[in-house]
Amino acid sequence: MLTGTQHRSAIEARGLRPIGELARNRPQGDRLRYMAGCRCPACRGANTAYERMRAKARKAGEANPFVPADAARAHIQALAAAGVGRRTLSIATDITEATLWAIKRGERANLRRATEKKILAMRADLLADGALVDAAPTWALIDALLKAGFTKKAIARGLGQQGSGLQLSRTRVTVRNAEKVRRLHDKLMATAERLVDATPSAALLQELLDEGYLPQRLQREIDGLPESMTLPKKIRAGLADQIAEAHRRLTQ
DNA sequence: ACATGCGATGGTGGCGTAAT
DNA sequence: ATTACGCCACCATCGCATGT
Repeated sequence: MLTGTQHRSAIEARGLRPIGELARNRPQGDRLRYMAGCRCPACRGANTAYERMRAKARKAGEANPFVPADAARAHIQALAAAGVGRRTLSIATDITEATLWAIKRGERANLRRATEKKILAMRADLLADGALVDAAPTWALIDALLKAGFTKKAIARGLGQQGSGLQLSRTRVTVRNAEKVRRLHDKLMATAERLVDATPSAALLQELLDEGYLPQRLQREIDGLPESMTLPKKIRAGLADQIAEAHRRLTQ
């Protein structure tokens, strides 16, 4: 164990203000003054009271010891990969950015148990609205919408964008916009307006014709069926559903 | 203009534990 | 039980770059 003098010089070597200087502004009976070397009854009592309080807390299982930072670091890195940055984490956990940064970089070998608990409790779905995430999943959803027959203009309108084109970066998008696209995708793909492959519907239609059902009869059963009885490569989902329903009804 | 991520610096004092 | 102290987590604040 270092002597008091060695302790002081070690602190000064780290560029910190000497304990004596810090204690100078403290009133008599402050633990900091005790730490600076004052052994008057008041300061000695302050230190004893503090130690008693800590011992009691430790006995009650409220100790907050240092634990290895490995788990916290891995969790921060996983969150970062998911787009949760240090600032968002800092706000959500009440841990300063600098601390989170040091843990992530491996500059902290250990951290307090309470701090680790806060970090591990964080989930990737707590992303800030403005955080930037990989745009690939968002564009995959947009491509699916385009494939289903929805125009870029219609998609832009659905997202609340006024311009003629679709204003979204190909590389990174905000969490807010990614979520908007996801909701729009789910909404539009659930509508009867989306286009689907007509092959299964054409097969069902042919089966009905082979059974002897006349085109006029089928047109009465199915709204929007072409008079020619030939379907384009893609048809509205609503029409496909009607064909499937009519087939089920007429063949059971 | 605003929000966010990244990176850095200087400073404070809470904590566990060895010694008594 | 009390005294004493070394360790280092944690804080405050800044600047810069980038995307929306």
